[in-house]
Amino acid sequence: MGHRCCSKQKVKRGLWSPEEDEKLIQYVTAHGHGCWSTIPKEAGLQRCGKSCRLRWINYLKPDLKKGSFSEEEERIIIDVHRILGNRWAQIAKHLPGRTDNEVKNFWNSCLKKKLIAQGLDPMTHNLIPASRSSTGNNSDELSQLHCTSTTPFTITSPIKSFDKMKKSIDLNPHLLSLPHASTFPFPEILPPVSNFQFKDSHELMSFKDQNFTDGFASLDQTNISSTSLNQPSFMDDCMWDRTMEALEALKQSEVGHAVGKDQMQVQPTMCEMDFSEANEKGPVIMETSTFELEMLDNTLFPCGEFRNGSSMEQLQWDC
DNA sequence: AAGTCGCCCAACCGCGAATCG
DNA sequence: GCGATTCGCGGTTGGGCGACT
Repeated sequence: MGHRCCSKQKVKRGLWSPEEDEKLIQYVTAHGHGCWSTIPKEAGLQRCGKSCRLRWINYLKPDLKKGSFSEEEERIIIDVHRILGNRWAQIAKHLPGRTDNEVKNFWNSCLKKKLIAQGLDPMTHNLIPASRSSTGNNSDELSQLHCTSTTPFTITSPIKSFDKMKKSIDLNPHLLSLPHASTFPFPEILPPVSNFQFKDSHELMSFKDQNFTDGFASLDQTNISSTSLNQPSFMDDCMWDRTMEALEALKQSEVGHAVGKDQMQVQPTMCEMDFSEANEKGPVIMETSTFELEMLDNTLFPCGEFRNGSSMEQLQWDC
């Protein structure tokens, strides 16, 4: 079965010859790629436009970076994948000279296995329960990640209208192998954690522009777990345009006194935080098993690491 | 040396979105 | 507004190649 776009044509398939490459390079260099569907004919190629486009984008474009991925690139891929999931094209935009196909292949052939070897689910970046772990002998690594439980850290909103949705965020406590913010690919954006808001429709929560790093310096790692990311259009539904002081309340109440990287164990299986002071919308109930402050760091800001309020948009729309 | 296996990656496939007429 | 076409993306496939037996 050929491409629909070229099913009527007789087109060559398979690997490109150097001659074909040369033809395509010469044509695109001279004329640009106005309309891919006409390029094969005009360039004298027995290929479909789609194939030409792919060949150009993935292999012939002059600014492509060749060679293996650096550690920095590796970190960026993991970080952005944690936030965006399998949005290879968007991930690739954070790696100049790399293509989505290249990133995807690198992920599937290399990074995926690396994460699995670390006991992490490559899709969710969550810890794989020991029984499911492919290696089965990484208990040391796991303990280093102080992962005492894989129970998702969940926030459910008490807002009445929001109750109906009963949307919850599964938060990933197991991201400690992830790089510190200083190595994060978007150093300009760290968590705007002071203002976030539960919303009563599609939006899960939002953050508003306000730096929060002074008093909550450990809030430098974040995650969207698969559950949240896999919610239909979660990222699209996440709006970042309203304000609320809930996190400020959080800072000042339960954990605010223990900021930093201190390993504060919070044992209760349910902690209830009243955000009403901030927004008069009632308490936020957090069901959890055991979590740590650092995990909290990872989890409360599920749309990534952002320093200013527009950063979510920045990340998402930079992509 | 020959056969098998597993990995990597270029290319293909199919779908949804965007654009065009 | 609608169907056709084109584009762009993510998932999948399969050929090439090195490692291993």
